[in-house]
Amino acid sequence: MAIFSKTCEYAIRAVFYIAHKSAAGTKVGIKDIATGIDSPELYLAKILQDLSRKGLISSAKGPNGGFYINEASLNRPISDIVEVVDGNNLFYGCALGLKQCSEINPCPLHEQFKAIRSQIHELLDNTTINGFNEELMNGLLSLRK
Amino acid sequence: MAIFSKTCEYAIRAVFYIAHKSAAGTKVGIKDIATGIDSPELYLAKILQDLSRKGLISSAKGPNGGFYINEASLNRPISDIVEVVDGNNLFYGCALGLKQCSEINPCPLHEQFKAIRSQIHELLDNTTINGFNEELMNGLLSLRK
DNA sequence: ATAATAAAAGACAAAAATATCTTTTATTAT
DNA sequence: ATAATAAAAGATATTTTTGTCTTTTATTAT
Ligand code: FES
Ligand code: FES
Repeated sequence: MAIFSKTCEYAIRAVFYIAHKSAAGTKVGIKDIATGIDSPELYLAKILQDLSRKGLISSAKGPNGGFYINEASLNRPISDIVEVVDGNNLFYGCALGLKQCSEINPCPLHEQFKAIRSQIHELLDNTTINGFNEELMNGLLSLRK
Repeated sequence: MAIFSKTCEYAIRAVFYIAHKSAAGTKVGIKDIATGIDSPELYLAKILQDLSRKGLISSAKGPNGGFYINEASLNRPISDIVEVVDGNNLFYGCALGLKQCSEINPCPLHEQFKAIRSQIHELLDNTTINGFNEELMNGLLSLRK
């Protein structure tokens, strides 16, 4: 098991990819993104449609069209992406799958896990969509392979 | 998305359940366990068969049979369960699904995520199967609902 | 020996996640 | 207006995960 669903992994990688292109002022097509993050093109298209409907990214049809992210959204945290795609179970759910994580009816892992869980939340809250543009342009960070 | 697969959640809860019964010296039947942890009985049976084959738990057929855990296994960490059921991706895999998590080809979340990942590993390594027997017997901890 | 018990094993089913294919709609350039 | 482009939408397919049903095997008590 990974920490995110495959869908969410693609979503985050794609958003990072679009972000560093958007920062440079260019829209980017689905084909380019799919290649750039090494994902199945048509599946990714579905994911981006969803993110677009939810307002996380923007898109334009027709020639010179493509996906982009506006200034405001560039500064949003990637926890927003995770929440939209995978829901908030990772942030608030019980590690052992109890219907409700609570202090009054805790599972054995509760005390320890809630600390970790909140660190994950914090990490994703403090990581912005455009936080890695330079490193991505320099090729210091990877979104594929 | 949860941090463990449903299968793994059931597995850990079941093993905790068996453990605190085993500590009291009694074997426990699949029906009892399924009720005790609120899981689908026949699915859980499959999971326990697997854990049994892998040597994490023991079982006896026939009247007075059931599942139990021997002294040695009672002291094993639950990371062993996770590894058997969900593999080690949670401990070593890339957060964004890159084929290989590495320092030379890191994804944007690498630096921050590896710290969290190792804390998860540590938590599961330091949590033993029999570590909650008393609290479970006292009803201070829950494995269901 | 026989019947009862309980897990093991094998086959099957349903649901969810992942992936692909086809048609439609909007936009742009000619 | 027309043709080309590119995303949106809808339908379908595949794979994986989760869950169930049936038969078999081992053990125990009578
Ligand atoms: S009850 Fe399980 S993590 Fe809180
Ligand atoms: S490369 Fe992504 S977590 Fe290490």
